[in-house]
Amino acid sequence: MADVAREANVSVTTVSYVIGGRRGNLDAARISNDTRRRVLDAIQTIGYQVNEPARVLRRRRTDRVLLLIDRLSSPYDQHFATDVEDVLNAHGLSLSIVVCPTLDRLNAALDMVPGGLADGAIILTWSFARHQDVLERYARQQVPMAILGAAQPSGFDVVAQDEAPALDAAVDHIVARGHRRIGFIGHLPDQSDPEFRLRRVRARLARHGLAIHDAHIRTGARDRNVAYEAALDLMTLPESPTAIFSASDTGAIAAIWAAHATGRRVPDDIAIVGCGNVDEGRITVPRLSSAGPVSPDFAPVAHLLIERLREPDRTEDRHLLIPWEFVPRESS
Amino acid sequence: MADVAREANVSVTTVSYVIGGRRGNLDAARISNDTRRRVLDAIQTIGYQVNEPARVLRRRRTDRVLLLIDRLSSPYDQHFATDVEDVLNAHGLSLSIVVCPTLDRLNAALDMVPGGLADGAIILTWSFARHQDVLERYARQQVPMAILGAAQPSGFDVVAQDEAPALDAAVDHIVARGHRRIGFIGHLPDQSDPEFRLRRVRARLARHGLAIHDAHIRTGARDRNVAYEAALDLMTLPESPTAIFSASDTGAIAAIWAAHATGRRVPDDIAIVGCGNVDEGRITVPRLSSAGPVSPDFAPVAHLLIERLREPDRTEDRHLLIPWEFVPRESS
DNA sequence: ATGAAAGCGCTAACAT
DNA sequence: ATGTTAGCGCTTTCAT
Repeated sequence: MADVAREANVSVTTVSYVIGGRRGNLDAARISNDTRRRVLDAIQTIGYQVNEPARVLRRRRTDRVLLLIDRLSSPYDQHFATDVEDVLNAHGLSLSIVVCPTLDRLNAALDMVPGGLADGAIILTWSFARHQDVLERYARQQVPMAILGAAQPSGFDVVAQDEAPALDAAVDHIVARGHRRIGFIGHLPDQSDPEFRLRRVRARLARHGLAIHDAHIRTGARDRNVAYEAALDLMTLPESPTAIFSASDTGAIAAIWAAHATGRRVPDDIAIVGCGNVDEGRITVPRLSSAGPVSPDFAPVAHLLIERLREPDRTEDRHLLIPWEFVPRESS
Repeated sequence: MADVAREANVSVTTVSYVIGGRRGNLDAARISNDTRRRVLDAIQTIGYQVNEPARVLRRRRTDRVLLLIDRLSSPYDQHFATDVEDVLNAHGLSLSIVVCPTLDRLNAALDMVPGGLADGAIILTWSFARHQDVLERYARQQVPMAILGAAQPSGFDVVAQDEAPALDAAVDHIVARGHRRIGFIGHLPDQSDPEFRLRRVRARLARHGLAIHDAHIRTGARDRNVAYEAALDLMTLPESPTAIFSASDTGAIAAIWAAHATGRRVPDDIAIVGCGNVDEGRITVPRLSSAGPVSPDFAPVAHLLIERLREPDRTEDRHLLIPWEFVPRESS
């Protein structure tokens, strides 16, 4: 900066105001157009680059938000990252994604937020929903966080999905189709919360006087190949289910492949229903019935965090509900 | 830090050495075990957190590496991120992922590397291969970078994939199966390099006296739904191809769905071959023939960057070649 | 409309 | 084995 100042024949203060342009017009106005030009030119010729850490150290603000995600695998990752980033960018913030496959990694990342790694964090909690206590510890340390998932720890702004009605509708639909033996492919044991979807499906089935046999429950819905094996397994059981409910569309599509592989017709021999309403479900044969968000728009999560960054003293949490619907197609 | 020092009755230097533990045993040894304990305790009771930006400002090193990726969508993303992160972590480095859907965003991210955002960058260049000039500009600015992709700009360590032999084998295989009209689903025009795969496939076909009809070329191989439409399109052409080659497994699998949807048998009515050798290709019906990496291990890219960070003055570039193979399965 | 200077929290050279 | 101190590059208050 000193070099630029020398080159442009101004003080470092002036350079700072030109490159920073903080506080809107208040301070921008103090620089004459001529001076600004000279500084900008000097920056060009010198090839000056702002030193971020120094700026952050002084400003005590990073203008950066962390997206903490357990793994990159869901068809939503792309949606989510771009939706959130677009909103953040529009507010002068940038996004860094950190993959945290374990609770340790999540802790490590979160630890550094008050230390100036970022101003706040957005967390996709599928795997961490069981660890609300950990998350709440950070909330108490004033780490601004928004969260998307089943968990609703306090101290957070939470975007939850209103899954229940759609799950119920899916169950009703399957039962109405005459199915009595239902299989379930859920998330891995370390993932997701107390398996909300499984609980809900079971509860709804109970209202029809039905139950899911323990032997008909498998895991790994988020991994195509794992879910495929699980589905094969279920289908070749002696008293095999006539319908499979997967906690993820990815797993459901794998199950369709498994049906094809074993010569079973969908939905006649085996009905299949997924969760998520991903686009891919519209190109399978048959097309996938799925309970999922009405539209995959995750921008609200970013808005929640931005609001929280703007009002650091607010104590009450904001909650948002993304509506779900059940979309019956030909796989059930 | 001053608070910790006061609490522990030591100087800030001592605190610094305890939390930093720099230069291995050289400096770690200077702290007695008793002192270390006291400091650690003080840190606990105070709830002290290192201020990253201050540390980075002073150390002139972030111990962080950026992974720049055009979009999260490939089945490799997960592999890539975890492979790279594991290696980096083992060397005391951490990884931040920044999604750069446009060249502008890539520029913005890269601009901040010399400014202290990160020590170096790893770039997945599928979309940016056409912009070698931009990348080389940063290389000249001493941004340590490793790159995975078709492009081989100078100033970089490059991990390239040895695609050619596998692509050739795939073409030979299709031709041997008697196919003469070949369709191609490539990447979007803004993506990938001068379409290396298309060029190579065409060249190899030429050796068999065959050519790809311009009308049989589509794009969007990385997006399942787009590729699905493209495949449908190709299949319903008057003189439709009897084999479809997709530049991505994702697109090839979408093409299999399209075949199912229109009642075509694979491979009898239409043969389908993809690129990437992703796991998902082993659960489709029929299973997908694919040209791709022998094993999806991306750790070498991280090693390359780490070496470069360790030898900042090295000028010559290192090159690594990930071997590819063609795996014929039942889709062709 | 512009400049001088203090200091953000930390590290590391140097001193003891 | 431990302490003193000079900055790292920037922003911002206060002065002019």
